[in-house]
Amino acid sequence: MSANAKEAILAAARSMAQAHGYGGLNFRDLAASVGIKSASLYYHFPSKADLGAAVARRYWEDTAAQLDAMAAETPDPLACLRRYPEVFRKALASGNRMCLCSFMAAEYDDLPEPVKQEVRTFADVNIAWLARLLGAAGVVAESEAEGRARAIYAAVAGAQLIARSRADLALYDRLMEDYRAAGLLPH
Amino acid sequence: MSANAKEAILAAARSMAQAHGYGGLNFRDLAASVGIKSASLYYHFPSKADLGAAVARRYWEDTAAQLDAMAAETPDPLACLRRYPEVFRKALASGNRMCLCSFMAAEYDDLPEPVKQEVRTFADVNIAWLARLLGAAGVVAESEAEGRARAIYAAVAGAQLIARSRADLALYDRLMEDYRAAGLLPH
DNA sequence: ACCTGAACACCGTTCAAGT
DNA sequence: ACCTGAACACCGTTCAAGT
Repeated sequence: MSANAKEAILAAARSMAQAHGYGGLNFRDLAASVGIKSASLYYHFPSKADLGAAVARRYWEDTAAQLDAMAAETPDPLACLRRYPEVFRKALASGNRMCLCSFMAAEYDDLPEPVKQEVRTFADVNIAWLARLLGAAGVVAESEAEGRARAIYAAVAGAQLIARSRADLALYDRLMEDYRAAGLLPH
Repeated sequence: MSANAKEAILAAARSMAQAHGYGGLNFRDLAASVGIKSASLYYHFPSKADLGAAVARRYWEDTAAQLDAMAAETPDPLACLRRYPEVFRKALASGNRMCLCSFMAAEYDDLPEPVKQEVRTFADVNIAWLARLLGAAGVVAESEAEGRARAIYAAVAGAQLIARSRADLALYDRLMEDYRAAGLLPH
């Protein structure tokens, strides 16, 4: 238990933060969900800022691994690009949660600096992956891959946000169709 | 002051909520910013939920008025559509704030029901306005106006969110360019 | 190493009272 | 009509101390 207590805290904190944000993440509920007292959390993480940074870092690491796995599983870059919305869809399908870093982007002003940094890295990871595949698929000119990658990332994050505010997973799917129809996402 | 105390509270609450969200809006700071004590706020608003709903309602009302003014000022529907990003740009330009209802969309799970309703109405107002102009401009087929309007609204909200997480107004402008290049926003 | 009780500060809220 | 100090119950955080 002691070995994976830290892991259990990270997993529970991630799930709570995806639903309530950094500000809404509370130590008493978090501690209860892993079976310890809130004061005990400070043994594993010196502060909420440290916990938040650790959660956000683990989040983009997991996402990067997930994206790489997808690329390995679907070698055709165009087919793989079409699967990108799956990543953001999963959070909505799991209790109307959202991307941790989208939530934190909203809370940006109130985030400790180390947390801000991890949030930025999450965006970098997504955009770099998209740009690489867009280039490989030849969907856009090499010089436009970065811009298109940025656009896709922002638009998908926005779609998740809007769908969450209706608690409507089908709306997310419709938005992805709308993006395809408009030419933003590849067919 | 007593005559417009309620208005002053609404304005201050809106500004604070655009920076910190509904959860981050606190009665003591809010009261201090309008020069009264937190207990006095309850004379004007029976609860935080009521204040939140009033702020969100006023917010979409103001946005609707702003969009209508823009349509009157720029009668050509295509030219007017091109100006839509201005609305979301303004919040970023004003202290890296964001759309109140985008922030509240993230906080959706923790919102009182009356506040949720106003958040939904904000999206409806934006999408209806966009769909009307898209139809008038003939940018897309009548049958696709609603879908395209949804897509533009979600994408612009997403762009604001991402730009906020970099405190980078130029990134917002670049994203609008990216959307235009991809065909989502009209040239 | 790992955890806890108790104290502290801050939250939304209420209320009796002041002008 | 409009505002206030004081108090309430609650909760995140800190600290000294327990095993």
